[in-house]
Amino acid sequence: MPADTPGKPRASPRAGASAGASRTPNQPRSVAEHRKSSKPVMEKRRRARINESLAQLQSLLLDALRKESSRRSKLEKADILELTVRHLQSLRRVQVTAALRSDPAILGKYRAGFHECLAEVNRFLAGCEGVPADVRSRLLGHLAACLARLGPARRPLPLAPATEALEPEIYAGRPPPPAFDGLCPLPRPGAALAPIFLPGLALAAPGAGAQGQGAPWRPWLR
DNA sequence: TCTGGATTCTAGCGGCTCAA
DNA sequence: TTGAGCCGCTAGAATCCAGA
Repeated sequence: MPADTPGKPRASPRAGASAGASRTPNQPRSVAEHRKSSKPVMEKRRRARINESLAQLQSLLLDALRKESSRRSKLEKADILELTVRHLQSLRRVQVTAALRSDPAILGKYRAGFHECLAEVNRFLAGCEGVPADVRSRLLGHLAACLARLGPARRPLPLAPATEALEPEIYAGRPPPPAFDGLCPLPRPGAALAPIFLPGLALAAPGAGAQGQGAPWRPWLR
């Protein structure tokens, strides 16, 4: 039930200004009144759309996961959303695995693109005044560590002069890289931030267009 | 089986943002 | 300026579930 009791309407600065004015029965309703009366309907439709889509999502999920509807009488909305996220993540991994299988060079392209991005960040920071040196160093070190988790390059990549100093850290006995699954290799156990999704990675057609055949794959251009 | 607390869902509302 | 849409708050209804 609404928070308001019928006899005690909540004050509304905008609606109160005009709706409070007296009008004769034949006068058209004021804009504020019309708005006030139509809003609950709009909100109702909106909630209906949400629920309808959630219901469709649930049936699609149960179908995709081969789960009997009767196995669990009702999935909560939060469950539906969680299962959707997991299912999409698993689909993404399957796609990336297939892409890597069909074109093993794609990881190298991604790594080269990441490397170029790192160098560009370094160039940009070098031209930025007011960025503390330790902040710059930490940021570049973090990006370099991310690059390292992708695994070593098959052949040494040419480094921009300013990034050469980072290279020892890149290859300095880092733990094995996580599975390359189209997600930025940033997340650590317990990390609060969600992994950054790299759209279109799995869909990158080998050798297609300017980004094929050895060209570095640049996530930021997609 | 009943009951009471916990959890989840639903709906109305005000306030805010943003595009037209 | 205005209308549409989104979001958070609130409170009642519905459902679940453990314990008596």
